[in-house]
Amino acid sequence: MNIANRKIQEKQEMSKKILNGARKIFLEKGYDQTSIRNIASEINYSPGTIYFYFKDKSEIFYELHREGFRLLLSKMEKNDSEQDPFERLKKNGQTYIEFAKEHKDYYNLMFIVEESKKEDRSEFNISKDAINHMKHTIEDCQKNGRLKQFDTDDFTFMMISVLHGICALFCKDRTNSFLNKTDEELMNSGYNCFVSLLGGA
Amino acid sequence: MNIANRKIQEKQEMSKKILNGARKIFLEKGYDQTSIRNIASEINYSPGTIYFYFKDKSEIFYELHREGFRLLLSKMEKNDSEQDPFERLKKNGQTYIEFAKEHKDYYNLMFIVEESKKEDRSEFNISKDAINHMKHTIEDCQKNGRLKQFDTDDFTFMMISVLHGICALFCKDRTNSFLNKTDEELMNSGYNCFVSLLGGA
DNA sequence: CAAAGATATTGAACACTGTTCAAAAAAACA
DNA sequence: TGTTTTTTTGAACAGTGTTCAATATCTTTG
Repeated sequence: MNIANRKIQEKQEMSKKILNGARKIFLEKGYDQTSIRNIASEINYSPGTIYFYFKDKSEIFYELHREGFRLLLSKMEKNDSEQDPFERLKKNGQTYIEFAKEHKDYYNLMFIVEESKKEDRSEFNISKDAINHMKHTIEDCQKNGRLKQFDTDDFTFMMISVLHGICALFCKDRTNSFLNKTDEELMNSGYNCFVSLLGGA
Repeated sequence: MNIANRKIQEKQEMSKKILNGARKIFLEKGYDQTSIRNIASEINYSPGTIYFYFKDKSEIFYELHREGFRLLLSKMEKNDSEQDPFERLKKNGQTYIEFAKEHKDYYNLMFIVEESKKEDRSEFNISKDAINHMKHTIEDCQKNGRLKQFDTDDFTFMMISVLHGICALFCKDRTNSFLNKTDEELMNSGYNCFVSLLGGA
């Protein structure tokens, strides 16, 4: 059935069209300020049409949420070529921070929703992929004789906390108390501070 | 003018009444799910009355936001009696994490809004008070010969990032990837992990 | 005490929101 | 061609924050 195939494709294209319109508004205005009517008029369709392709507003949002994590993961995977696991770990941290700087809007979308609300959405394990990528790098470090005094999960959680903390404070503009430096400098030197703590470990 | 004084007091009491109703709903349901009409009916007044005491919804929210930071700061100040600055720093971190565990709802309220939106609201420097309290403890450590290799601001930012990262991941239920431990354990052992990194510094 | 003034409270109204759904339009099939 | 399926529409519903004329309640004045 050729027509059936085309129909499937058309449906995917329409979904993409909606997602493109939604991405523009979500990233520009954030979750609350994005309305179905805004998205619909952005792509010149009526509001009702959106609901033919997506269950509700949050389903559109979750798609973009996944997109953000995929983008982050793909950036981190570019560091896989680095042979030394400890160097790779450091680079992964840097990449994480660079992602948040480049995609502040995505980052805010990625962390405004509680994970609990997604238990039913298996797709949401995408965030776990990023965490596991980090965890494996840390395991490699430990195989290589570094960070051996730490429990892998504990250290992974702590490392991700540092990175998320740095990025979350930046993305929510909570850096006002540190006026001597630009956000850029603060994030970098803050992370370097952490890295130098790892120096001997 | 006795009556004028009473009027002022009555106005304050009404404000508190509104805040009490608002607190209940905000902490229970979060920002979005809290409506002016909900707050009004909680205290048996009409919606319009709220606007006689508060400019808008966000002004009520900001008051509760401040409340959260005051509560956090007061908890940290209880550690001031600790003489050894490094011990004090460690305790402050623990206190921060305990606050988030005890007041998950407050913590979520305290960090959902971008700081930039509050430039006009001088009251919002309350969050800076908590940061400065941390910074002073770190300065004391440095006077005492510890952490001397670090720039004070950099280290403060990094330390707060760790704490905020741990708490933010917990409060948004992003701990699913670490199933071996309860949230409680994960936060504690994650923080201990960081503290042991500080061991030699 | 009664009238005038200030202060506080109300609830209807406005423009918006997410979502549903009968009706209309378009496309596919026979 | 007509019939059936798929897609699109926009009105409708119940909710939102906010405003504001009208009302009610207090306070001061004559």
